[in-house]
Amino acid sequence: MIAAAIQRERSRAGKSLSALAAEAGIAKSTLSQLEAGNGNPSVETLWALAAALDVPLSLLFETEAPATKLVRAGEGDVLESEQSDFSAVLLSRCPPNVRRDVYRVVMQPGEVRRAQPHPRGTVEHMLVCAGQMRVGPAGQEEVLLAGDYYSYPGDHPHSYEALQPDTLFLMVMEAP
Amino acid sequence: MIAAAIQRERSRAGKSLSALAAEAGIAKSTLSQLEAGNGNPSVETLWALAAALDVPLSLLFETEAPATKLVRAGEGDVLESEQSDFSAVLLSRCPPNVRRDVYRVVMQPGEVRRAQPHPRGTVEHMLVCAGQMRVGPAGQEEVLLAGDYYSYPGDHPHSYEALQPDTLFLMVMEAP
DNA sequence: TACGCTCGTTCATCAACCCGAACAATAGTA
DNA sequence: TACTATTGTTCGGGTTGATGAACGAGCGTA
Repeated sequence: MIAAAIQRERSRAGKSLSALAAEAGIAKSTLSQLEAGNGNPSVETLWALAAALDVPLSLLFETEAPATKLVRAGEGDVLESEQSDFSAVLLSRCPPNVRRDVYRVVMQPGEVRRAQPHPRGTVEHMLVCAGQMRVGPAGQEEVLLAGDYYSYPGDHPHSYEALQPDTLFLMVMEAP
Repeated sequence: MIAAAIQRERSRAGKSLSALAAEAGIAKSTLSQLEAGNGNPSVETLWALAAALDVPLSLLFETEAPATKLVRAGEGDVLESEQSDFSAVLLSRCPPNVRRDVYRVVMQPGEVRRAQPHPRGTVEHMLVCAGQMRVGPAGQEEVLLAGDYYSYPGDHPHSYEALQPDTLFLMVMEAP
């Protein structure tokens, strides 16, 4: 569990095992064994790693089942409205001080598109307009039909895959 | 630093060193040395401690000089007012989803009243109306005169002591 | 006073973490 | 091909954390 956390943070930082070990001032053999899951590191070692990775120490303990949110078509809290023929569902409140870029994407079935992790704190919002797709962070992919909404952290490895021709979806990339 | 955190949490839990070591399944000698600041514990040891203390592991890394706030009579930001003979000082903004119980207390000099720690997240607000008192978390007691305001975490050991007869104060107990 | 219990500390012994060096694998370059 | 520079792995050995027993101190009771 802690092994996975170290690997995760190291790969996100884009550093090699040797480089990280050097920066942290620990032997690369130590780091190798830690990432292999063998061993029970001391606090000092973890401190050095966290410092070199520039992350809070507590992050190395998080199992981090990343926070995803799935709202199926027709689900979700409907916002009240004065007008009768108007219906809105709040999918995600916008946190302050974030930038949200919107993309309109058409995708064809075929190969699975794997995305490199984006910078820390990035969140992706997917809203399928037409077709069908499979998307999500590694191990938490979901099959979305038209109208479904799915948001997940973009700073983890994730993948897109269209399951029907001309699958159309909206992607909102949220950056801190 | 980590030594202080362990001691802090242990005293909060009201457990003895021996008892905690037994519950955590570690030797009490180990715990003794850790609290003495000697040594560099392994993750496994800390995990056992955190589990026995029933706190998240990350809490054992926080320096946590508990957040206290002292506003002397006449100090503090005065809120603007339309009316001339009106003055208000914002002592503490109310966080959302908390309950604030208000107590009016009269106290006589004499013995020091030591309070058992309240549940985690509790905050106490003291506002002296008349008299003089000494109050605060252990090691951070302050002498308050009439009009002084002092807030501090209530989930740590703390004490009250009146320094003048008929000391009157307002206490707001804030619970999450 | 003597006994029993719990408190927290100190001391040798064992296990383990951490280290450094040597190792195979891969990639880029002359 | 050979040389060089990376990658991450595996292997002894020294340092250190974790252990359990023994210790003195404090408290309540017979």
